[in-house]
Amino acid sequence: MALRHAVLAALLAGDSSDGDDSGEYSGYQLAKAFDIGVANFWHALPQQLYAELAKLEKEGLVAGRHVVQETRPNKRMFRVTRAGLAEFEAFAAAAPKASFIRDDLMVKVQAADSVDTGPVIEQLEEQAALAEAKIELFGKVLRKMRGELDEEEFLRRGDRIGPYLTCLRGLAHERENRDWGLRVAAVLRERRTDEAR
Amino acid sequence: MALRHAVLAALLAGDSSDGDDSGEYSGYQLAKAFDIGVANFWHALPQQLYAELAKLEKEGLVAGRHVVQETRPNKRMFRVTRAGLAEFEAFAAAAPKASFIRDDLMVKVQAADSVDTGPVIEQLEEQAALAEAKIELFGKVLRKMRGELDEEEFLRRGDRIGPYLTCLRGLAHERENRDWGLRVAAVLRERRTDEAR
DNA sequence: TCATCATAGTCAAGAAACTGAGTAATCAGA
DNA sequence: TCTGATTACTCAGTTTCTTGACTATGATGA
Repeated sequence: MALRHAVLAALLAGDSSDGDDSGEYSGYQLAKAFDIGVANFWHALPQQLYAELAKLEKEGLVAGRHVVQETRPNKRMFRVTRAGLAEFEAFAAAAPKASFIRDDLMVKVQAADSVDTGPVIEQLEEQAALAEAKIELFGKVLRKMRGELDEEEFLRRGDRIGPYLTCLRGLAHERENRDWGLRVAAVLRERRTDEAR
Repeated sequence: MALRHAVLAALLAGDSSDGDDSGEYSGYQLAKAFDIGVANFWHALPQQLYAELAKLEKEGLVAGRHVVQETRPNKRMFRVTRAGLAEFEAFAAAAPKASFIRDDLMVKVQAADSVDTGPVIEQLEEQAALAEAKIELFGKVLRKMRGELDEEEFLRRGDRIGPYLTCLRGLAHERENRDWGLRVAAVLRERRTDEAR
């Protein structure tokens, strides 16, 4: 029972970029949100989200309302109930579980001394390129979130700083991803050419 | 089937700090290794490791040998077989799965605008302190791994650079952890005092 | 006009991971 | 001498996650 809190957090922090009432998402929108912002600290597939929303609704932690649409399939919009907020408060006050990571590329690098590093080098460089793209994306997202304020000002007086702060972390993480990837690729490359002599 | 590769990587990169033959670990030692080095990119509990070793042995990817001890309970030492290495090579050459993260604290920060930030601030500061301790630890581990060489030299000519490189990443990650944690704690603290006025 | 993308979901099987407990011996310190 | 830590591992039950479908409709672009 941990995904539930990520879902509640996503709903609570729900953006209002569409002009909709904030804090309300359909399952589909939630899946989108998980793809961009929430992915910085939680990974989940759409099917899981739909399932989790159903569970949360049954327990009264979120409330769904049907929205009939003409040009699009109908949908259900979910918001956090008072009980849901209470549940989240309790979670926020409790000791956090240790964060955890799973990273295929690092597994490969760990064994770099025992395997052919050729493909790994390529993957590292691809990863670095992807990270670079994300860095730019995050830059834009952050600029949009803070509007015309500069970062200091925004963090002091802006509203909705939660997603901003987690996005900052995502940005830092991607920078690290890129830098480490390039560094390791360079090191492994040099050792390959040395080896070949 | 993903833990298996982390286990193989750990065995392949197995340290020889005990003077033992390298690339050989007992389940218990493996669990230790997962606690320190491997934890930088893969999280797993001892029970999972024992189970995975059993599976890997049944499939012939690792081979175990009994070691009778007098002062301690007997144990089984595992090493990667040729088939295991082939399996790992295939994994290393295949496209990596997207890395994934789960972080309770970031979930809490995401919803910072909707909940009481008091406990979260404390947790952030605790986390920063823990990160600081890990930073120092990693510093020592790295120094030990590279011996009397400096980093450049070691990465060019040292053997067993795999664990070193992943440890570098762990170090960078912990620094980021610490810096972000302190920054966010400071921001949230200031907003609380402002709010109280 | 045809294909593909985006919206908006649902379902079920199987793999993987987590929880929590238990066993048993030795050693170090109060 | 008793406690707690360390070594070494096992088992069962449950939850969670992943995989790979499948259903619809409207919009977009070639």
